Amino acid sequence: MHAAIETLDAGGVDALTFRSLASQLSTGSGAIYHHVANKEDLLTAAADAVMTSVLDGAAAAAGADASQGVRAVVLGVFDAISAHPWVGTQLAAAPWQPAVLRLFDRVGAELDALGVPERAQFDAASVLVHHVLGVASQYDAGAHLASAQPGGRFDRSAFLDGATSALTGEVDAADLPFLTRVVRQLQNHDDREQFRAGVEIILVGISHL
Amino acid sequence: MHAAIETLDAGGVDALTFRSLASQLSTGSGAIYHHVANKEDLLTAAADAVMTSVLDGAAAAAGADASQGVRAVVLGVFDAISAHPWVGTQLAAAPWQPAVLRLFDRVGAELDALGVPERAQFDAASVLVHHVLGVASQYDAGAHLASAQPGGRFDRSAFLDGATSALTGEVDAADLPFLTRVVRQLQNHDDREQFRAGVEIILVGISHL
DNA sequence: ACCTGAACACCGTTCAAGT
DNA sequence: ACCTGAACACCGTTCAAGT
Repeated sequence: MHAAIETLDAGGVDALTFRSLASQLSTGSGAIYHHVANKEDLLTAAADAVMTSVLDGAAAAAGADASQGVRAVVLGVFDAISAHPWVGTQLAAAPWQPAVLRLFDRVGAELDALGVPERAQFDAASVLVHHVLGVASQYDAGAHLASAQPGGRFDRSAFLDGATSALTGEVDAADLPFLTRVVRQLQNHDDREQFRAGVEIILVGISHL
Repeated sequence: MHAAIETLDAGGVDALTFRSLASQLSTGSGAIYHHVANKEDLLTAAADAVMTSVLDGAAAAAGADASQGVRAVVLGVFDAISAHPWVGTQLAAAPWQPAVLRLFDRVGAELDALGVPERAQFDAASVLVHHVLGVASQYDAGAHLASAQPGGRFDRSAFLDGATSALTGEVDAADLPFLTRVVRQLQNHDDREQFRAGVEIILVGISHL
C-alpha cells in the first residue's frame, strides 16, 4: 500500500499497474491479488490511507477553536489533493468510498461542534463534502494543462492572458459570454483562495439554517 | 456521436469501445480516429452534446422568473445526470472540459440576472458548479450498488436499513459516529431533495455577498 | 498457504494497404 | 481523401505449477 502511494505520487494513476507494483515489490503480479480484490480496490485503499492521515493531521491543526474546525478539515483535504492530485481523481471516481465517508463523517462532527442544528447537519455536511469533491475533480487541471493538450480543453492560462482564443478545440469563447466577461478580474487568481471563498459562502448559508 | 451516446446510455462507459462503436456504425475501428482524436475526446464530446441540449432545455423551463433561473439550470443538469449517469462520471473526470465550461458560464449568467454583485459572481458560480460536480461524481452509486460489490464501498441501503454492518469491507461503522447517528433521520431520503437543499444553502450564502 | 509468472481476454491506437 | 482491419503494445485478471 505504501509502495502504491509512492508510485501514485510519482507518476499518477497511469503509472500504477499491477506489473509495475509487482516489480517494485520484487514479486509476481498475481501476488497482489492476495492483498486487494482488484485495481479499484487498490486505489480505494490508497486514497483511504491518505485521507485517514490527513484527517488526523487536521485534528491537530484545528486546536480548540470550534469555529475553525470545519475550515481546518476542509482546507487540509484541499492541500492534500494539491500534493497528491490522484487522490482528487480517486475521490470523485468511486462513489461513497471509505475516504469520502470518513471526510463526510468528520465534517458532520465539526458542524455538530459548531452548533449547527441536528436536523440540518446532514444537508450541511453534504454541501461541504460535495464542494470539496467538485473542486477535487477539477483540480488536476494544472497537471493536464502543463502537458500537451488534446482538443476540447480549457486553457486557463490562455484565457487569463486574454488570448484571442480562450478555448482549445470545439468550444468558442463567443459561446461563453459570462466567462469571457468575468475573466478580467481573475488575473491573479488563486485556486486555494477560491476554494476558501466557496467554503465561506457555504458556511454563511449553513449559519442561516 | 449520436451512436456513442446511445451506447453510453445503454451500457455505460465500459460498453463504449472503439470496436463496439465501429461495428455499430458498420465501419472499421480506425475510421473513428478521423472524427475524434482519442477516447477521452470522444467522451468529452459526448458529454458536451448532452450538456448543450440540457442547458437549452433549462432555458425554456425557467421562463421569465429570474430567481428561478439558477434553480432550473442546476436541477436540469441533476436530472440529466440521473438519466445518463455516465455524464456525471465524465464531468468529474476531465477538468474544465467544454461541458463544464458551458455549465459554469450559464450559471454565471443566471446569477448576473439575479442581481449578484459582479465581483462576487465568479466565486458564487464556482460554488454552485462544484456542488453539481460533487454530487455528479457520487451519483452513479445506485448503478454500482445494484450490481455485485467489491469491498470498500458504502452500502447505503444497508446503512439506511440500520443493518448491523453499515459498511462493506475495511471501514467500520464505529469509525463513523456522525454518519451512524444521523442516518436515522434519513429513512426516506431522496437524492434530488438533498441536492435541492444543498443548492438552497448555497443560494442563501450567495445572497449575503 | 502463499507466491510465481506465463497465458488469456481484452483494450486504445497505429498504419500499410486498399478504395 | 478516406476507410479498413490486422497488428502492436499494452492492460487487468486468472490459474496451473511451483515453494
